[in-house]
Amino acid sequence: MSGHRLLDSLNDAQREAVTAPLGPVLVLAGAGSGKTRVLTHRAAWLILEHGVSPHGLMAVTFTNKAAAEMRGRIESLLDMPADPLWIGTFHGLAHRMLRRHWREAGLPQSFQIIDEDDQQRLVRKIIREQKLDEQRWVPREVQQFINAHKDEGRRSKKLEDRGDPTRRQLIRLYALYEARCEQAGVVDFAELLLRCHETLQNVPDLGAYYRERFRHILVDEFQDTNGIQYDWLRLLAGRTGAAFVVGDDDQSIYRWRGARVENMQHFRREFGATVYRLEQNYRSTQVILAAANAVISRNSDRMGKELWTAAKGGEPIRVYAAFNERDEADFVIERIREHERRGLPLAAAAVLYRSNAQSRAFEEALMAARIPYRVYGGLRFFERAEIKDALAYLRLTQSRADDISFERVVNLPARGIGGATLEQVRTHARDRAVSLWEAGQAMLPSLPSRAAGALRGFFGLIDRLAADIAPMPLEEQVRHVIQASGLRDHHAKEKDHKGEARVENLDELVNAAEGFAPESDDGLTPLGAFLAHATLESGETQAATGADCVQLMTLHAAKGLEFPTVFLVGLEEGLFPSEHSAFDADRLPEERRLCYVGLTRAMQRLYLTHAESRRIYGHTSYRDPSRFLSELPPEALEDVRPRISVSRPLYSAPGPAIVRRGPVAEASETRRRSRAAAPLAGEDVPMRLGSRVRHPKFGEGTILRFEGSGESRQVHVNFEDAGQKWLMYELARLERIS
DNA sequence: GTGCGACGATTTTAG
DNA sequence: ATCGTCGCAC
Repeated sequence: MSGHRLLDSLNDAQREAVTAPLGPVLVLAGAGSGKTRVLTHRAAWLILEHGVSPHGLMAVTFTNKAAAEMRGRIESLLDMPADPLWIGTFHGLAHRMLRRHWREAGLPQSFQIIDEDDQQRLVRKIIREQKLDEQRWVPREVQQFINAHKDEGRRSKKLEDRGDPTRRQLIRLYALYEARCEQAGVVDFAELLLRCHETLQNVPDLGAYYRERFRHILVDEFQDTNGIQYDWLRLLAGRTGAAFVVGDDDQSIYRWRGARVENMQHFRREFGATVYRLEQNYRSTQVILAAANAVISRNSDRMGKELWTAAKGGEPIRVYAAFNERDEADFVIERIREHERRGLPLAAAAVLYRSNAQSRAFEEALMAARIPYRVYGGLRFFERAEIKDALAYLRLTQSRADDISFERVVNLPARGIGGATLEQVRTHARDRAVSLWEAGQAMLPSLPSRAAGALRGFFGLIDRLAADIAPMPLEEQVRHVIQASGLRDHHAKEKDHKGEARVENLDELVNAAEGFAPESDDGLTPLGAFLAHATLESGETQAATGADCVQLMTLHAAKGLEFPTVFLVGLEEGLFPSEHSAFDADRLPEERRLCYVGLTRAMQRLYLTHAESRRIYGHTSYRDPSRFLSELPPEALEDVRPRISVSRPLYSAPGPAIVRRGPVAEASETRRRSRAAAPLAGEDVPMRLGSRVRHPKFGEGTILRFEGSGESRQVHVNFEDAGQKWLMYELARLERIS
């Protein structure tokens, strides 16, 4: 394909972006506007038209799936393999550099990558060693502290406690954690980027080499970058380098994970980037886009962008007010049947929800209706415990200093190495700053003979495994270790069928090893490459199954996907927007973006549902329709199953009211509430979600949620001073003050 | 060293 | 409701 033929399939805006002069470019690409298309065409354009060598081009994505897809599409545009092109995730590319330059990076050659689960174990272990209270120093929170700082490029030694003892302790734990990783030769996800950045910065030749080599860098989903990713990019591209980044500030939904939307603005300013906008949408009907635009326009601080489509009209968006979550599921089932009758594949229908807990009702209903479905999310293959156990054995054969793997399998299957023995080994290791392996070896003579024997058995096992597998091909190595470690038998002996499933998973690991083709030039052994692959690509790409089934997933998981029919369910205050965000002005915009993401997944038909009552976490709660419903343009909506009985308009004020108005004579306007939504049918409640209230003991606060009914009705209040409390509504003597 | 019952938490999640 | 972790008893 010649350079110009390449442009034939692009619209004007896309073509302008693709052919933009060399230099920093920011493409603001709306949902469904051909973002990936622009990115891949830009890569091909650089190669074909500007004669850029694929060797000098790097493309960065967030997921392995996106990376694989991009490579495929670029290759098909070029009509040849693009092997020298570096395409990968931020983490994958940083990993690649660290493998090549482990010496400069100060890492052992056989450094291992730990996932977040391993990381948490390590943090917990350190907290315990420090004899700290795990209630006060929650491992998860400490872990988040560490990651948040790493994500912003801050080492523990750069942090100051500012006289805050809590902070001082956290910094101390961070430092201990760093030391532990160093000693064990392991690197966590954030460390891959941080370490790579530091290495490129501290070894000038290296930085210069890569800057010279990668004169062109393409970045996808730029709104999801965090601080260290941005810095890494800036270091590689140089401050005015030819970085071509694509993103959509309106689809930034990962702030809680460290993403900084501001990076888009920063990039524009700091790099002096030229901005291109892609606003023509090729996915959804005009009606759906009107709804999406209306919702997102409520956010401020947007970079500004409005989707449009050449197609006119479209089916109205159907809104259904369900009694409860079962009714909601039944409604969806009915519509899926209808969808089937139109001859559409089941896979063209998706149920999107805010939180995973909501999938259950749909799963049950779909199962009862014998409609095949698939739930996305949950544990991925390489994250399963039995798989991680097997990998730990494999890692130990490669690196005896890997304490995390040591701890994981030293007594699995049980071989008589108890907590007391291990505690001694840990203490010894800590005092001398050596690995558990080394400490254990040194202590053999001084341990009780039983314990010493058991431990010696473990050492012997690992050494034997290492020697045995050295000459084997990868899949034999994996097979042998699973077998000879006793892991396979251990699970085979379990009585319930869960054990069977675990054995199957272990066998599947052998298959995975068999089908594993390492990417060439990392200087790793096949096993080393496989282990890195297992952590870095936790197995979601292979998850695709052929069966035609309804798709169930969270809104987050749906980003980047599209479906002819979409059910956006659970549109209730406290659920979506989630109660954690509903009253937080800083977090609400992100919920709204999430809603925007959900709406823009739909191509032809969009259904929105909410339930008046819902059983969740074992108790029933009553919630008002989501404020997002009231932000939709009424003319785009159509109420399903309108009722004659009336209480109040559904889409009224921005604030959800629980006040039940007296029965109104008749529904004069288009939409009227079908049933009384209030949890307290027939009673007058002068309180609503968000109301300011005063309590004789707890002082002033805000109502977050109502639950239950009758005498057992409860109210959740966030008090200024006393914090959040659940109170019995009847007894609480709350006084409304706003 | 293993097994069971109490207890608590439970938005979203790629690498 | 449900799942994972923890402590204690065998």
